[in-house]
Amino acid sequence: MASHHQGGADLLSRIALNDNKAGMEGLDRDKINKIILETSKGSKFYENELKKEQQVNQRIEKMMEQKARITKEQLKQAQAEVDKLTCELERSRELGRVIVHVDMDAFYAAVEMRDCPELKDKPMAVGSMSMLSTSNYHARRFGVRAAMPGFIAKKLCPNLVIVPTNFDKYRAVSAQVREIFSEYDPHFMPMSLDEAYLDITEHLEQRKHWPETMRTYHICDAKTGNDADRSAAESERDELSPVLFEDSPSSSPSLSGADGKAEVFGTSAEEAVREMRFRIEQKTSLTASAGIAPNMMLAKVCSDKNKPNGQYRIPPERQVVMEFMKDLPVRKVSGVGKVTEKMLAALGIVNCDQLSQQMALLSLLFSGTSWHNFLHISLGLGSTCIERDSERKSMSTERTFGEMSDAEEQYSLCRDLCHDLAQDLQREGLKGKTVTLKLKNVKFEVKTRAFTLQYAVCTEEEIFAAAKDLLKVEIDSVSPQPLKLRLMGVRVSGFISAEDKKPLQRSIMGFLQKDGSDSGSFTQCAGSVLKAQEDSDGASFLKPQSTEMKVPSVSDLSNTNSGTDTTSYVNKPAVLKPSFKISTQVLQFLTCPVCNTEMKDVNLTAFNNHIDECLKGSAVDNEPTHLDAPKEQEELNSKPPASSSESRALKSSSHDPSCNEEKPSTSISVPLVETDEDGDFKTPFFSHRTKINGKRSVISKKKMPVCESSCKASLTTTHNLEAVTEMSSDSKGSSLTCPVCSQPQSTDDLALFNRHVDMCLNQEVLLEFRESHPPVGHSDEPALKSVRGQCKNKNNNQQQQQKRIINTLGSSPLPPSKKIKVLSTKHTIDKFFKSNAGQKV
DNA sequence: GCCCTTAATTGGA
DNA sequence: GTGCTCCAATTAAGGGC
Repeated sequence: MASHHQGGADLLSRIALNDNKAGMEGLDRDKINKIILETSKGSKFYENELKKEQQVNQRIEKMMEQKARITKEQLKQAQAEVDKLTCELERSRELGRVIVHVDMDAFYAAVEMRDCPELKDKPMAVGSMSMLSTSNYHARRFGVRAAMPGFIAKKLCPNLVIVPTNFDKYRAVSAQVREIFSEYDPHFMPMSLDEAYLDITEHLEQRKHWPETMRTYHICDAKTGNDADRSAAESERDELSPVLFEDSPSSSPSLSGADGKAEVFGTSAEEAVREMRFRIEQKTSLTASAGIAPNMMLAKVCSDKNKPNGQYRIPPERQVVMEFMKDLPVRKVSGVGKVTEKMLAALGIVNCDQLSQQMALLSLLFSGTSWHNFLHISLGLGSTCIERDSERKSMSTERTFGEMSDAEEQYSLCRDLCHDLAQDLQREGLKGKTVTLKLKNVKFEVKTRAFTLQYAVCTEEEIFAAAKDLLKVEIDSVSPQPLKLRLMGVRVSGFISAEDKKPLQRSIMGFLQKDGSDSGSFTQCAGSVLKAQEDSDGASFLKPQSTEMKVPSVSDLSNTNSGTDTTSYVNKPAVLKPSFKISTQVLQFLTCPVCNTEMKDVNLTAFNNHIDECLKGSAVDNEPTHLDAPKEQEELNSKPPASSSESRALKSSSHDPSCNEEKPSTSISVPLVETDEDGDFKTPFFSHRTKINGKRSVISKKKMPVCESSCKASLTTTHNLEAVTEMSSDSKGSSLTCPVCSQPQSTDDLALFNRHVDMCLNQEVLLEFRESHPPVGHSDEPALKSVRGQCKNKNNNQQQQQKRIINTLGSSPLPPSKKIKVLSTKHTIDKFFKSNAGQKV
């Protein structure tokens, strides 16, 4: 019944104008929707939206059926539960914090208008013909808003000026604004370039005692700003604000007075926030809106209330909070989107009062987490502690393009994406085990396909090895028809945590960095290795690396993934060995990477012997080796077209991040402190505050299964390699006998030989470990099998192998102790425009 | 059949 | 001519016991 209420328009709720935005009240919706509809109709996008809409309608139907089956008894019981929980929540209601949400008004558009006066009185938007990110208030009167494609906006407003994004500029302005934020709350939480939460409780406490002089701000503040910007901005400000925001109250009333040179702000929360907005306007010539409330949920709603260029406060009184919530449409609450809105509307719920009334029903129709969230909302509860985002859980890149049906082209694009993603991952020093491929066909249908590897990856080759297999399955599944794509994306997730990385890395890094210097020394080491090796015996074993290793072919990688040639990328003795060598020159004393004992004045042989002993004793506790190959996909491993792999190989050689002297330093030393490209998190230290209420449910992560954490005996046979390599060096080029398996190796390549020995050693250690540690489950079986297989398998590809070795070296992360937690922000629009800036679809 | 894990999808910002 | 990135929650499916 309710679902028919809106009649035909109901079918179009996804396409129709979303006027849930400041500056869009009282528009002629029907007229605007008609234009949007006419422009969209018949397109593939439209068809897909219709389909999705119908899916939602089906969900609603199901829900209504379920509702019809609910008995009075059930409802009564549900109500009891709701009441009980309500009581508990009420008891723990926290009103003591003063939370502020600040939001710049039409941010990107405002920046562009500030810098280009001709735009001031025109309807304009920032973005492109395919997508807009912001519009000014002028344009909003036409129904033009963010997240609307430019070509539709043009239909709504033919005179609309579309300005391309200037991301650097927004970032710079954002940095200026954040400087001000940090004065009110050093731990403020940026949500995007134009938005942040602050907890000003402490600030207000101090502010009470401040003399007036500390609360006085002058109107001409040329010192802090950019002088050039300033003069222009100053002269424009008086005109700018009225044009932008016709009837809005000014953040600084005395500003308009010609003689007002300074303004004194009070000590209340309102005054502090007004002061903050005043300073933002002085510094950037842009206005901001703010909400002040006892929690984040309310503050966010409040900042929208008097937008633009206004603020609103909910005082910390339960009664007032409840009063405020009563009439609030649920859609205004962050987290309630158009689907939830529609589902609730079907139950007759539009505002929060109704939400509250129907809570028992909701508890029977929605999941626990969902209705708990509804309950929090209806009670006006939210998080009272500003916490920076936690560690990121995934990283991805995706691209939209014109229809692409050629498989070769698709593989090539996939590789490009992997390349970009690898760079991003390495910039942050991340490695993940799950690779996900995302595809959107020309009908706008989205598919994701994931594959979890046995080891964490971060290089282009490793990611592509998995991604291309996923792609192949999809291509084959529609063959002989081609896949007609309009978007492809690659994501890496399942990052190995600091915990998991710890054991080995701490010891090795500790060993390499005994002098206490930071990661730079490791880089230096790596560089020195190359150099020293060339100097000492210009022949060898590193030399081929610098030339050939850069060009692994796709087929090599496909081997990698098929389980025929996969070994640990992580503990690469062949790499560590030379590093050790150099280290002894650089560092005065040595630390055993296994037991952490410091050893002074020992020669390498003695040191190696020590490690040998140590390793025998404590191999179990060390880092996983992931000897196991990724799941077999034999039949999937056919090669992508040669031409594509070749062309890409060339590209990859020219800027592979891991095979030159400079890049490793990027992945080691840059990542964790102040890298953020978006200008975020310049402040490396954040204090932790406990959440009191309104917190999100956190599902505690399970520890690694037994097989993961224990069966990867440390196959860090680094030390033994010393001997092996030396031997190899002596007999370079001739036929070699493996010191482990005693089999002659018909290769004249030292690196390859080293690799063989490496594997043999790994097998030895594993077998030894297995004998002394009866299996807990059978989970370590595959690993064992795989090692055995590897030892027999001799069709290794030396280029790839060497490449991996270097990759390993290049991407070794910092020891955990040196790490500053990486915290992520999600700049949704920001990221989009950054990556989209250079390309036209 | 339950518990756990992974994969895939969805909704939201 | 309708975007990019990330997260949390939900659902589906498969393996182990």
